[in-house]
Amino acid sequence: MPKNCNFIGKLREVGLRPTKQRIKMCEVLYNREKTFHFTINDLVKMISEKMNEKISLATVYNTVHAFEKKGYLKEISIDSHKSYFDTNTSAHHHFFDEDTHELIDCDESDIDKINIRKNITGKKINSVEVLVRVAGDNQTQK
Amino acid sequence: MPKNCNFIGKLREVGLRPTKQRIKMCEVLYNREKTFHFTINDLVKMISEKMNEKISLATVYNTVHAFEKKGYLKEISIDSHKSYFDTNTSAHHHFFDEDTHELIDCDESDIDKINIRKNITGKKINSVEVLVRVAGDNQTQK
DNA sequence: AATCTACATTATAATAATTCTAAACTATTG
DNA sequence: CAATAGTTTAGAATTATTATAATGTAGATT
Repeated sequence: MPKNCNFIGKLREVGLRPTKQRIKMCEVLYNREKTFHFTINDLVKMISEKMNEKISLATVYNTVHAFEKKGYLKEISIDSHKSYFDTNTSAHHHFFDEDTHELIDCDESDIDKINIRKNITGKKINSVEVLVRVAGDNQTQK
Repeated sequence: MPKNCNFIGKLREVGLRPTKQRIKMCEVLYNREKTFHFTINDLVKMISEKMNEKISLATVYNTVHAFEKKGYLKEISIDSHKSYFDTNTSAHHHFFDEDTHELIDCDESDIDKINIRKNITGKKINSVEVLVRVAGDNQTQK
């Protein structure tokens, strides 16, 4: 996804019709300096705050999933209760702050390359992701 | 959790009352050679098949969470739709077969030790876990 | 530019997973 | 063996997500 605009073209390129809602969502997600993490709920709030028109919850789900399928978003599973999505679709690892429930990207340099010595026979490795759970020094768990 | 029996004592040790249901659940989960993974649904089925008495779904949830809190079970997040639990509570990594949705433990030797070079300030690392997603060579995603 | 068609959006209903509730039950303590 | 604090239970409630079916719209065709 580009740093700035021409979302219409980008959507068309991957075969998604550039509807008003999809363009709006692109603006909210990608017109910013840094990539970020969000839940569907976060996104609904962000859109309804930034925009003056309503957007249906179903549309947000549909569109997020459409974007995910096309590689514009990545889903991250940390918590069985929440689905997080990441606008950073490149392979990278995460810290998860168990106090604040905040998800933080690792820089490339934060974690050495993972060496997988063995694989499941007949299978191809699709991804290797590390999750580092952290918390304040006092209370350990949620 | 022990290889065999005295679940009553073990439950008492951590301050859980050894009720009929909890002892049954221990038997189903820990009277076996190898550790394994399950969802709440799997477990309900297993219990209702192995036992002749009914167990309430709520009890299974309560008991699984009680066991988790006491370190008898570990939750694994892979899929936002399903909660997996693991009777292997030691630190270890996983393969996840995206074709079959099967979760497979990594042996200690399968993955080199992960080296975390940087951490979030003021936080302690609670766990470092790797998830290796694999799939058949043909179709890549679900 | 009007029409057509396939795809999108929408509000709402349906489903699924999990948690809550409050009444009945039971393991432990005294 | 009575008291009580923790447990189980069925079912209701809640939450997240997906399905439905009617309406709307983008893009191609005239």
